[in-house]
Amino acid sequence: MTNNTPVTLKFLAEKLKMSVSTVSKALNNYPTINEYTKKRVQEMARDLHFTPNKSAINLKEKKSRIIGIILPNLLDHFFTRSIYGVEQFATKNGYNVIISQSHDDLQKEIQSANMLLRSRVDGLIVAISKNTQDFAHLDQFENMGTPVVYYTRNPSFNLNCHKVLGNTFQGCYQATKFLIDRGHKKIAYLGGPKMINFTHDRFNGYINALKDNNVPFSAELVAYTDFDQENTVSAIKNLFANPENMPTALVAFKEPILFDAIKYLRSSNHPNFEEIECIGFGNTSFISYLDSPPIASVEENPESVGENAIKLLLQLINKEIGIQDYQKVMVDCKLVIH
Amino acid sequence: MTNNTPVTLKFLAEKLKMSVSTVSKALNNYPTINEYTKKRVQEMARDLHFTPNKSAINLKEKKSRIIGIILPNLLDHFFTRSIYGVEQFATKNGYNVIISQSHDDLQKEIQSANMLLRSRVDGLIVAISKNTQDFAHLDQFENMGTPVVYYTRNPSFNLNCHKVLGNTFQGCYQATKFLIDRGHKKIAYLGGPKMINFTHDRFNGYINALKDNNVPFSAELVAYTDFDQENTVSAIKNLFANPENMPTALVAFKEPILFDAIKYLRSSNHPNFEEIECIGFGNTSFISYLDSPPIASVEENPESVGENAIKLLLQLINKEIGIQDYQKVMVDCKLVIH
DNA sequence: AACCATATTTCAAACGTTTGAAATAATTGC
DNA sequence: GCAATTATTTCAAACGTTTGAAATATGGTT
Repeated sequence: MTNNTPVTLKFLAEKLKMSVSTVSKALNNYPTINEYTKKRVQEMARDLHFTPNKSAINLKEKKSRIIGIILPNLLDHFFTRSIYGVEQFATKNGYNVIISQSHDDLQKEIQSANMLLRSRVDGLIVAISKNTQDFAHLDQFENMGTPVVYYTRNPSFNLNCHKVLGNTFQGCYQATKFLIDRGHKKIAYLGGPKMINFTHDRFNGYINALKDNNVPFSAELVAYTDFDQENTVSAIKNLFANPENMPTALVAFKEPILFDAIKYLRSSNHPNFEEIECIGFGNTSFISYLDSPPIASVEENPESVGENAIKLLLQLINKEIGIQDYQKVMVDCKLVIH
Repeated sequence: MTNNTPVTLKFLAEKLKMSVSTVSKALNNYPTINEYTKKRVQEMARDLHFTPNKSAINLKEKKSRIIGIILPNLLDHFFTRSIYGVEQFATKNGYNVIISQSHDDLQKEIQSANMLLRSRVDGLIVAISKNTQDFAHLDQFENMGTPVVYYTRNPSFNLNCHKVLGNTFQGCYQATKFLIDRGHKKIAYLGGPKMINFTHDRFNGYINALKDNNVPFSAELVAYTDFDQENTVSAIKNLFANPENMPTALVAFKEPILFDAIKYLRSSNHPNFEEIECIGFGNTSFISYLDSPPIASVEENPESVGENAIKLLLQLINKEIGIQDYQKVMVDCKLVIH
């Protein structure tokens, strides 16, 4: 069954007693090739299961039609959903996608970047790891003329890069406003890891919504946590520590954090537990199984973020936008009421 | 900043006034190359950010050091967790991974297969789509001498392929046995889509546990559903329809299905709701947030399934196992009590 | 039969590597 | 000093494609 001589253009050419270039051109449907010849070649190619060797083509064409993606991990639904958008659009445009996980580790991210560089991807979409401060490994791409689009997690201080971001400010503003409109005056804010740059944007959304609606800000009602459960519990304890300043609502950085918070509040028999209204970022499908579900979710539209990232990247690849003409695209969030 | 002449071996050779082969051999640490020469070459390569072109290497070496993975989707934690195992082990052995989603659609699966074929992956790991009946697109790989390992979802009737499977029989047996040991006599079984081949293995685990423990089997206590919620609800309705034969426990094919079931039972005010004990496959992290959590979960160890798949694949690639010497590896499940 | 125009095919170089064989340089022994 | 080793470098072909230029074939006019 196994065939030892690989089916190459040369092999086809010998079988058909014609030159390699005729075969190549026939398969690529060149107008100068006789119709009958094309037919003969194409049939033979089909029958012998000719599969063009992408490495050879890449080498010749100096492009790979591959898009690289680097992201922290595939266990977070935000990322997997965003990939859906990227892949969909990329495939439609004849590009393939290589996904590489950094596991939020800089060394692994560097390794991924290098392998994608060697693979000569035509473009890169990247959500940087939590502790990426130095960008040499990513700058290499632009130095070689390969466009890079940062999505979601991006170097906050660096203006000289292309970005596609969820409009996390707007999302948090909207969530806070929603709670204010429902009559809450004491709205707690539980933020995420401070290393993630949009942590601050969210906080600003919260602050601005308070300000615009004349709700006094209280530093006591703000706490931060990483994704660790213990950490979250102690943050929540602090938020709900002062009886004089007891929150009646909560905006949380991310739903898993929010669920930990809710769980703690419930288990600690908080007197007004039933009245507390919560909103988190994410809109996890699991919400429908919870007994004390959040009143609403901030849907971040990851598919749309992904799609916008690949759209921009393709424009850069096709030089419809100059590689130095740095773009910033914001994708709005949507408040989903449960 | 952008460099227009690409840094190739030739470019380095010209800079250093030596031949391309010396440069190549120096970078690959050939023993015949003078140490001082090596040092000069390696320094220059580093300074000029030389990045070997993988396409050229692949072409020359006739291997890509890439493993292809085709799976239904990245939204299912079983798959993303299994990828973790694959990637980890692959990277450690110098292989990269291209992941392609079939979205449970045969056409997309064929497309993915063809692109991976063109990319000349050294091996393929695949979880077939729900409706893959014909395997021509996957057989092509073995015909070209590229080994294929089917994992989890695999062609049930076909013995002539390499398989790595969760021992779903054992998992389901154990779950059922656990419930029997807790005194249950009426254990309902809610199965998954019949097209997925291991649906039957699970059912057999259930049946055998009943038989081995002298618990009578009742056809009324068995129903099937796909992943659709409505479908699940109507299946559950049937299972709990007969007051003469009311289940006190439930084994479900997959946790999301189980959660739908629990939700329905609770909302329909089932009289003995609190007594019903449930187990599903998956061990989702969300369980800790549920108010009526399953009593246990069948942990399928996806990372281990992935790792076993890539281990086998590498053995096939390295010809430590003959490509026709078809293997079947089973990975045991573990009952996790909550 | 010679010429021209057009249709079709082939040539040959290139893409960036690797690698065995051949060539050259350096070192040693006498 | 000169041959014989040994160390080091270079040559050249190959991997499988693509593509502009050159070559050849075909057909139509006169």
